[in-house]
Amino acid sequence: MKRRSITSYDVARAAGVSQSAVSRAFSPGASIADATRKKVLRAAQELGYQPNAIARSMSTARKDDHQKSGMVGVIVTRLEDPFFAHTIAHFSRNLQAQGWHMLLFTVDSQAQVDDALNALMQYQIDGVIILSALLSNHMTKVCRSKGIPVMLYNRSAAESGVSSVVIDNREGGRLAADLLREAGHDRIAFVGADTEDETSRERRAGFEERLRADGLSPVQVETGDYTFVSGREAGLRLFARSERPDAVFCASDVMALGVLHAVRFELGLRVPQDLSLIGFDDIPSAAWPGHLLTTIRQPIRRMIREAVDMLVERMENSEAEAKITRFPGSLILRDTVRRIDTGQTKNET
Amino acid sequence: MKRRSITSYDVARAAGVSQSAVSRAFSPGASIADATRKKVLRAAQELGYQPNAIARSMSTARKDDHQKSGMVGVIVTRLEDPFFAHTIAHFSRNLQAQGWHMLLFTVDSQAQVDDALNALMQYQIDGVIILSALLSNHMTKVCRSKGIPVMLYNRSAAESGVSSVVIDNREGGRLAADLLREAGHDRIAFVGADTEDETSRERRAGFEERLRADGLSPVQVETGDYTFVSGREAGLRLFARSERPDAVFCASDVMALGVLHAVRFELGLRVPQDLSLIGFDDIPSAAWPGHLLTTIRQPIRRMIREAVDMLVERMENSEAEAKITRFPGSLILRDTVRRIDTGQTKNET
DNA sequence: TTCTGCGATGAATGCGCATTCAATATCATG
DNA sequence: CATGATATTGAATGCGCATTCATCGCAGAA
Repeated sequence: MKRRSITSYDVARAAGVSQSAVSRAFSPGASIADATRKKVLRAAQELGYQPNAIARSMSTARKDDHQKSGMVGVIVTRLEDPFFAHTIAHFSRNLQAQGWHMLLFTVDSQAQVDDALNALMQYQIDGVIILSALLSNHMTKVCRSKGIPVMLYNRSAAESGVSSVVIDNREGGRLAADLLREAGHDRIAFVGADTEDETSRERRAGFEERLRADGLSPVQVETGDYTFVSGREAGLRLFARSERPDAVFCASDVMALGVLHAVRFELGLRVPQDLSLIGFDDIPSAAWPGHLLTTIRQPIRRMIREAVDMLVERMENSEAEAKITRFPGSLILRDTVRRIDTGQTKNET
Repeated sequence: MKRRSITSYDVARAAGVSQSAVSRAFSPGASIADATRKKVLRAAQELGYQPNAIARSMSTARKDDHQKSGMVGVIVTRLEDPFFAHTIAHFSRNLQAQGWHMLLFTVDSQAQVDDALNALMQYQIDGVIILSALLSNHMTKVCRSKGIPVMLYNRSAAESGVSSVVIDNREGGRLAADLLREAGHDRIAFVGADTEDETSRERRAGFEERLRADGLSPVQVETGDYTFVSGREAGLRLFARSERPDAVFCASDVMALGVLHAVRFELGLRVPQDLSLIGFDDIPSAAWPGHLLTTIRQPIRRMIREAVDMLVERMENSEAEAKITRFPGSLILRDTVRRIDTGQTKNET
């Protein structure tokens, strides 16, 4: 099948102008007479011509330091997680709104991030967003040397050339502990992830910090992997042991829901009467009538808008500085944490 | 900053060979001596050279009908929906496994699909996957004329050049009706989507067909938009009217969970004692201990593998035919549909 | 030894476009 | 009407690579 695609030359011929004119007709701000542009656009319309973005990025290659492909690489782990799906959805819309395209790569582990980035770089991406993962020192250098701005979302990095947008995990942990302490709990458990995981580590750190202020420490610590299933199992383990907690703080809503379903529907415990439960993220299902999970909300819309804006700024202006932006989380009071009767409060500890 | 990137010429110079040799070193199957290839690869390694995929696709432009960019465009609506998130995650992994890259585009409505596809086509994608949306006749033609294979997932289309992978929605609806009838229900409601929506229409069609066989029809029909919130509201409306159903079939699990939470936690009804409920999809949260939603499962892993394989086949071999593949759904019995005591069954109606 | 054939190699070319540079057209001003 | 200034235009060029074409060299055949 001979189906050579329509090029600017075809349009030029049809419109009776030069190829340059066609190119200019499609370049905002180019020096071209209105009449000519119209003529070209009409011809293009008729032929069904669309500029070839690939060729376009080839020819702009010389422009400055590196070519602009108009594509942003996004590397994500655990896309199946509702929290990430939401995040990606927002990233996608925000990038699109500014005319950028998203080249998506899914990885299973931190170890694959470098490979993914390598693959993406072959496509001359103009920037990269990495969700909940870090970049090796080596790749950080490579990106810097190629002038590719990196945006870490949900992870902080102090390296130069690497921006990040994160929630204040430590403060979030503190808020959670605060609430549980106010409600009078003193046998509090924590369900987090692997100690490798920065997010969980920080949330736990803030949490324990606050407990320590009252001379306490978690009565139990369980480890999950941010999935519902792991949360459920953690919940089951928590209450299989003798030292049962009277409150549980989970490093994510998904895990908190796992705990909630386990204790309420499998163990028959009452929440919040038998135990209080607090999560982190405020995913949509936390607000479902049967859950009403008390949690720490991440302002993800704002966070993502900020992340995209920062990245775009750096892609468009290579002088722009990389920086870390930390957002505060906020406590969302729902029904899984025991309420203290006002009046005779504040005399717990 | 002068940071011209490393090109094949740089590597050629370093390795003491011609640029052609470098190109060949990176092209599997090219005619090149082993020693030369090794020499080139070593030099490339040292310089940190990676072939430029963009330039690569430029130069292969002449090869046959159109250039191979190695990218597949994916257009998705409602990425925030857990069902879609899962789907995208699988697509991403499957495509990657075969060496393809995913250029993701999120749209809000059917109307934006054409624009999205146009944008994607500028990137010379080799194929396109459209989730839960259709393609206009115009764009169908455009894709055919450019030789871009189209894969519709979750929508069927008979157009030539357009493949699709779908679940057998009609049969699924029938299965659901079957089960509810066997359980002795006769005041059955349906919660679906807009009549524009093929999926919901088909599920409903199969469902009603089965009811008609028993001389019945839905006592109520509610419309949602596949979100939890819309399901919840539909549930509330269903039971606000006098003709209360004794069973509800929802066109999706997410909506079914909306109904479940509404009736169980807001209206205080018992499921399945006061009403039976059945969903469609079998999303992970349908299996949570507090839900145990009876549903029709879609074999999404298999479906997606098939979709990717079919598309890849068509991208690699332009002779390959487009076709529609329909997968059967299967009934997953959990706890939201009343069980019939065996023995004195079958005498319901 | 000479000839044939094939694997390996490099020079040259073009993919489709944006951009530079030089040439021309148009305009306002004196 | 002349003149410089400005707005348009087209020809030519190169982005980085794969591929074609013409050589070259070498191994095995005669």
